[in-house]
Amino acid sequence: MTAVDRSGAAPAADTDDTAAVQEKWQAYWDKHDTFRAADAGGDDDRPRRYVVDMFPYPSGDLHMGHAEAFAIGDVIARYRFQRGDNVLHPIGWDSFGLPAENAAIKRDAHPADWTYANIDTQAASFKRYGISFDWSRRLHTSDPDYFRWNQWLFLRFFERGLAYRGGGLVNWCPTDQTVLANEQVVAGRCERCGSEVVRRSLTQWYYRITEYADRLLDDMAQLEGGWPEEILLMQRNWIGRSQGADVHFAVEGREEPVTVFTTRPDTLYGATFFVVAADAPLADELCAPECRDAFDAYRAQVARLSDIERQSTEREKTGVFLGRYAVNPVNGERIPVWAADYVLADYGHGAIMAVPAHDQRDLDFARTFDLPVRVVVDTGQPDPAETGTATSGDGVLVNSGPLDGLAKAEAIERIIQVLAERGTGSGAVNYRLRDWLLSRQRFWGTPIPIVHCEGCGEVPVPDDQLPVTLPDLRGADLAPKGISPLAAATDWVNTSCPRCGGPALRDTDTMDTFVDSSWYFLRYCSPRYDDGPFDVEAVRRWGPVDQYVGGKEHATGHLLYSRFFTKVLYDMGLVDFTEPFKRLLNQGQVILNGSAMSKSTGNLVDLGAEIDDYGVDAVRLCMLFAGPPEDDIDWADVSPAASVRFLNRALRVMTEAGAASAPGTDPGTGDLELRKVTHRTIHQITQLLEVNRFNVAIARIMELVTAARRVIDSGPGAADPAVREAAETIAVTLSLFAPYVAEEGWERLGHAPSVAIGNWRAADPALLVQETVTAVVQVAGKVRDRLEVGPEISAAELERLALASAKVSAHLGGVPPRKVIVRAPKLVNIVPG
RNA sequence: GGGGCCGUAGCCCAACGGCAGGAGGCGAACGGUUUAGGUCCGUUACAGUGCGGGUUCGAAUCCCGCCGGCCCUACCA
Repeated sequence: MTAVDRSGAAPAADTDDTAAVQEKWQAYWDKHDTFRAADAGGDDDRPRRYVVDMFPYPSGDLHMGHAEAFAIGDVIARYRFQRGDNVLHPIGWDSFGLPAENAAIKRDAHPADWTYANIDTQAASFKRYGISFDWSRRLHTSDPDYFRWNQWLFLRFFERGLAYRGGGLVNWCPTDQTVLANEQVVAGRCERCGSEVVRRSLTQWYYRITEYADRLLDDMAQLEGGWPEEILLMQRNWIGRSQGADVHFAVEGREEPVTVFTTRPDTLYGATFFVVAADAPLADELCAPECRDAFDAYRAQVARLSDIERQSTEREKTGVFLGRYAVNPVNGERIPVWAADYVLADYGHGAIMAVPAHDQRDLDFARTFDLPVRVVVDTGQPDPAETGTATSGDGVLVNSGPLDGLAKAEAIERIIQVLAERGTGSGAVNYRLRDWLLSRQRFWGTPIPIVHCEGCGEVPVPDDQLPVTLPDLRGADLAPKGISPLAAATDWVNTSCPRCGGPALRDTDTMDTFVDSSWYFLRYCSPRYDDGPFDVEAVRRWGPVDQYVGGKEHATGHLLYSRFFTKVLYDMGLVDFTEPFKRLLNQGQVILNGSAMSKSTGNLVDLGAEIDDYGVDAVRLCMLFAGPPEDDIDWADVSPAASVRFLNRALRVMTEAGAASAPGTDPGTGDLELRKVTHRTIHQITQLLEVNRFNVAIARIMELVTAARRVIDSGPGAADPAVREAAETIAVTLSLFAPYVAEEGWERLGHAPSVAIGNWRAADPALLVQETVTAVVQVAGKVRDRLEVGPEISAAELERLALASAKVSAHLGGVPPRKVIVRAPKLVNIVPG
């Protein structure tokens, strides 16, 4: 074969060739199971590497967002494959969920039809997209083999008291006709459909994640450095640990005292009234008969408010006096009890002591209803009663009996002591985090494996009767009716009690699909295992996940739940680590013209069409080259066409080198400058990949291609051994980003496939050293001269050379330097006298 | 209201205390190749790092304030 005629069509320039190359290598990878993880222990001493992309929801075909996220995960996995590691890079589908149900209603079909059809579509697209998955481990959470273990885990949680059924106010989405977890409510709206969420009092299943709040906080120390600081911060805020005290207030006419939580027990002497959440049962109970009408009217008014209205901070404070008095435990003072909606029923104890001088919300309320304001911490700022601005800083305690004269921190400590001695309070911690509301009144999910028996109560379904599968409901059967569609499946619901054998009813709710995704990364380690959710030994081998890749929208949902599950499993002795993901990378979004892509506004780029036009490699490459993986990519700013041109250039270098020399040629006699570029490129790319700087790594490959081109055209020519060395390096490094072109080039270089595994090379240190270094000579921080010096030059010698420079003396103007800073061999800075 | 991130050529981005004749790319102009266009090869132009202070021998880089944009959170006592 002779050198390719560059005036003609380049080998992969037209889309037919690109498509043919893609099909060829896709078939090769498929046939040879190139990316299958080796699961044996024993003699395989390669480092194990576990790379997981957040698994997709099967809502139609893959889109641009998937393309970016999975391209990033693929680079990380392929880099490890190239280094010769034993890599586990699995794929699965998060295949339970509401959209399937809605589609089934619309089409009068079963949710599984839509779901599995979409999974097939996405799987085919992933293969076309060239992602290095181990396909043998594929899983779907809607398979009974999978959700069976959701149920098994639920029962273990139940046994440990970590799953419970409880009443309370819950978020209800009127459109989806189901309850939502706190994490699924965004600004008072259903995260999925955007409807305004309303509050309902219902009995629901919960996972007791709050019991793990402290460990979820403390174990973040393990994640520092591996996770984005931003995500850790969001989780910290979400958990929202507050240190303070519980204080018991006697309430006249009530036997039991009412406890309040406060972070400012030091201000106890400044409490001038008492507030109970209007929607809490306590308010109803405490309401005096003469206030009943006013209270009922107020409560009805609050109930009418949507969460959005209620949460508006602009709103005037509202409330109503309950006709009762609470007694301050430290000074016996009677303070009026009010009901108001600015106190939340489900935080703390649903009641507060109001200290208007030192809490803005209490002050706003006091001013609205003309309640007294008493300063108990002198901060040196003006009187809140006058200014309307509460003071919350440090200061000296006043009007506070034994606390007078203490500083804030001392007073907090002291008062907790006093309360404890008298039995009227204690130090306490509260969390913003709520328990995880688990049950959903929908069909396409994991049935909760509990049977309700009149005699025995909540009875777990025995392990050997799992899985509890779904009845065959379809179409209109699934229409939302406020109770789970399962409740209408009489044959399914009616069962016998596992304990007493009497007639009983199945629980008709299904689990939040976040349960499914809280442990799937463990299932991948032994996806067909049927003696438990996973083979403990397999997880010991692979876990925890070395690198997790996914969007930051899961910061306080999925990622928190997965951490919680991992800790529970650790406590059960099933895993030997307490954090599931060592490193986390949050890729940015793919946007268009500055805003999110969306079907409804037509602001959309179709992934399939882009691939048809430019090829998989070019689409992948231009996304990875656009910027750091964490940044958003505006499709208006990227150029897949430019990637096509670059890939053609790269392939041409590989083709020409392949035609001019044979594999195994000793590079030692080749063009030295090109060899240095090659080895410097290897060195730099290796470092860049360790820190996920893919865009810069690609730029380095571009430089190498340009350098090789120069040697071919205007240097020793394509047969030079250094050209082969460069071309092979291009194939190996490019294989992470543009796997099809890399395989094709590798083959044209005369190598047997595949280029993808174990071909990473170390840079030759001898070729990295520079014979001379340019030392910069600054005068007063400005560059005035450059010196070519040896890399080993001593500081003293470099200083001597710098001071001898004519340009330097010109700038010094005869005045002796005051100071000389030498950073051999790169820099000298001379400070004039 | 609270918390966080980010502002470098027309555009995307590098450098993250030590050379901004910017690493790379897009776009632009010009030249070569071509019947022509595209491709391909080559050359050129364009910023001094949002603004104002400070620390330092030296600041795009660290600190403070402001302006602009984005994100999270939102009456959590």
